[in-house]
Amino acid sequence: MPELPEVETTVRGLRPVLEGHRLARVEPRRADLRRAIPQDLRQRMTGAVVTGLRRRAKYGLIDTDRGDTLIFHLGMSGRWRIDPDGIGAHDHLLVETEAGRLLALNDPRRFGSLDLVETAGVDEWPAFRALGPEPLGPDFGVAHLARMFEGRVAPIKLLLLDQRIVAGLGNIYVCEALNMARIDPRKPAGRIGRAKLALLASAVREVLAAAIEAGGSTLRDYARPDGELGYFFKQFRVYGREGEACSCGGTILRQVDGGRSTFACPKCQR
DNA sequence: ATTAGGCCCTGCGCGC
DNA sequence: TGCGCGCAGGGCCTAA
Repeated sequence: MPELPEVETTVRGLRPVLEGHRLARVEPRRADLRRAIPQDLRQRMTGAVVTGLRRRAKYGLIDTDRGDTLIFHLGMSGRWRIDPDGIGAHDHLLVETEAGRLLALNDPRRFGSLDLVETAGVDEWPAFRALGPEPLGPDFGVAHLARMFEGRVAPIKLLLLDQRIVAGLGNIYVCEALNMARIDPRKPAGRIGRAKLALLASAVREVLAAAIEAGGSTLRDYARPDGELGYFFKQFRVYGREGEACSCGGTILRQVDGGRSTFACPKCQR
């Protein structure tokens, strides 16, 4: 379930296991995920000390004292298993610390990725250079949205999913934020007034912060080898709730936009 | 320059 | 019980 809050939760869960620890074993179990896994990953990571973990958009970053940064993306189905009870078919990377903790990057669909780049140049990494601002950072707000949406006729939902405009939103939280701000997902982005955009910017920050909070509260579950990630889904307003009642009393509809499900309330989202 | 659509891959839940 | 179908949190590529 990896959108921004899930990756943030993952990074926070990995931090106590990895930060400050030397890696005794780094072992890819296959040659590729979405794309090839760097062939020198094992050699460059084994013996290194992890100096820190961070997140950028939906990517997790693991910095080492050798000046390298391991960048992981969880795709649709990726997650890290902590001290797993055995190695499974979809555990594609094993990481073991000198302290004896074992991590397994598990990703059945293999839409995720692993890359190793020099820490000093990480901001210039091609996938990062094109990213828009962090939605929880200082550069995101109504002014940014207004600037990016000006003159655009594409549905606002599709633009919010564009990582070049805002980095880290996915299908769930876009649906949630649009419902909170009472905006029709199909409305042309450039025709949405500034007051609505202000509501939207606030909704984006609010829903992400709440989801991180919920994920943080379930780190114990996350850390179990068979654990699932986060339980914010219990708080979804519209996502996955087709036919149920919106908080306004309307009935939530599911429609398909750009090949992906959109959940929205036709009564209050206009 | 945008945007629509297809594709990558596996697993799960549903209806028959 | 078994099988086929649709669907899934993402991102990248092509073609119009």
